[in-house]
Amino acid sequence: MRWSRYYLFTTREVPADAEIVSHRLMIRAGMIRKEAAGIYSYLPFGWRSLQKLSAIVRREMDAAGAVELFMPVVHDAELWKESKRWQEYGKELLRIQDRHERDFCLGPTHEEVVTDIVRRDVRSYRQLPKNLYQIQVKFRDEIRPRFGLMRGREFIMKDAYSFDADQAGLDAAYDAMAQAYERIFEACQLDFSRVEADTGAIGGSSSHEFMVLADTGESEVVSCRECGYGANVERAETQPPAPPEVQKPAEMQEVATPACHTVAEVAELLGIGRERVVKTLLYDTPEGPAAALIRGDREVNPTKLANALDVPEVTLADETLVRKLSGAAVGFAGPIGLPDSVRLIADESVRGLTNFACGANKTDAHLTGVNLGRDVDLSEFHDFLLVTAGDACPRCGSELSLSRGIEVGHIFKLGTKYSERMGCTFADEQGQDQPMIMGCYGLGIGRTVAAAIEQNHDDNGIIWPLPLAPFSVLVLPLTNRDDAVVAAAEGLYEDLLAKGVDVLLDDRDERPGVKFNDADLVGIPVRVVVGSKSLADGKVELSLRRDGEKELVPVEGAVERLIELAAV
RNA sequence: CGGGGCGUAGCUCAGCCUGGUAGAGCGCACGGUUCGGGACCGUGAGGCCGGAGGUUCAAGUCCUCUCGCCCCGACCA
Repeated sequence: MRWSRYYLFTTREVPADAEIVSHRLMIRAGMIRKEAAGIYSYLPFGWRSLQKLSAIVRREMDAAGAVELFMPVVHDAELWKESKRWQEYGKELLRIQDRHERDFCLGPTHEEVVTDIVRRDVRSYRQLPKNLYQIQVKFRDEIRPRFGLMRGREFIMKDAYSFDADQAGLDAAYDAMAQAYERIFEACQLDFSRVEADTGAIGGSSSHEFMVLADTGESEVVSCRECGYGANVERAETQPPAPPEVQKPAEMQEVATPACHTVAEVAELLGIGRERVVKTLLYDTPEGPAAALIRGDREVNPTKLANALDVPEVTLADETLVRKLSGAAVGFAGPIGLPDSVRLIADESVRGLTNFACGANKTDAHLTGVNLGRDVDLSEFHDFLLVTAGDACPRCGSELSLSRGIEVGHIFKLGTKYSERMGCTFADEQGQDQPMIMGCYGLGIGRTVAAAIEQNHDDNGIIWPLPLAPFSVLVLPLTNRDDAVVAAAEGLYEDLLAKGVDVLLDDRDERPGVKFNDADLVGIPVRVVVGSKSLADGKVELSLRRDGEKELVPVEGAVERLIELAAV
């Protein structure tokens, strides 16, 4: 491609709203253009990169036995009513009507459509398993789109759906997808990690996320260097912290703790460690109020708490509700004397505590010398501890560390949630109808490209991993006024094209400085500079964007050397 | 949805407080000088000051409404 005829316009300045480096660089390198909040055009240079990734994804999906199809963007509401998600999905589902005022929505994900397809075709266990995938536009009306392609409303995703006759089949399909994902992200040369994840609204029994590690990531990841355990912090477990020394039961007493609203203040006033205070957090849930008890030096993980309570979500009670339930100001709630309507649940960290302090459900008062069993009867213990760095790995006990990641893939074992609701069944060996067992496997195409830039850039611009680079080689003649330079550059360009190399020739009539800066910005991995001086010696200058080290080679052998450098 | 901010040239922004002829830099066009890391000089084109209403002799500027965008928070396959 000749730059002069291509559609690639770089900019020096960026809109002030571009916050993170991948967003800035994608705009400056002419890859994307914002059309509305969270909605982008993919300009030719950016689209090439998405196409490179898509090709890798297709290759690995096909190799893993998935079959490509293409489903609609606009979905009939009837399907979504069948799966009950017309009501459940909430405002992220963009609903529209046609001229006859029939309800439709823009597909945020395709379980409904794919299940509808499969239930019409597949009748027998003999026809299973099946795995269908597409690379398609999704629309989710996110509350707050941000960071360019990281969190858009309209975005491109690869989504695959597996259908199996039994759990073993699902397990195999899931493993095959997980391995395909590993190969895809390895092929993209990304530093990533596969972690356990919460299943969230999608439901199902098991789920993993693929995280590209980057400080700008929106997700927090817990990992163990020793045994390889990894999990989204929402899901992460740890071994319960060791309880403090067991003491002889003391008498329970009410003590005045004026204006002590936090555990730290209470602990200091009482002259005890925070681990001897029990924090009582009141939550509102769709099933009624709940009181969550946790050791004073630790924090609650709301996702784990919701799972432990078996409710879709929990919301920390506001001041009014706290007063109503505990009869006291915020900061003085305790497990003793709460109304019966409040469900009591304790984190494992509370087990084994002796002579602890807790709120007295009375403003400016706490109880001390409280003991389980004698003073308060707790029957429900669960793990809803928020893991922090340094906690013990649940598998091997080593120290866990915390890092940030960009969620580029998410795979789920769905089970029969959709097949049951939508009647997607098959006849088993006994001729009995059974719901198919499903899995779904998402991979953000645009987000992965953005993540690659987050991980591969410097102050001057993008440093493309070769497999995702829009072009592999940039031919950069320093001037258009020296016929020898032009001829040599044209020659290299034509030869590389003939060899099937993705090559861009910067034939613009620009000064060298402009060309060099643009070359760094757009980040093409292999560069060959053709200048009058070196050409007088019959040489051209090769370099890699990644390290910038220059190598002078004779013009004659340059093409072979370039092909070598551009080999993925 | 709560809190905060911003809409002026293609882009980045000043001008608004204190109403009185629409500005700068970059980019673009033309001419000249330059030419291995975003050159310089000159000339020029380019604006419904997001939209609607109001106050006023007069509104980019003040008031009301509205639309859009961004940030923080809650939320999230």
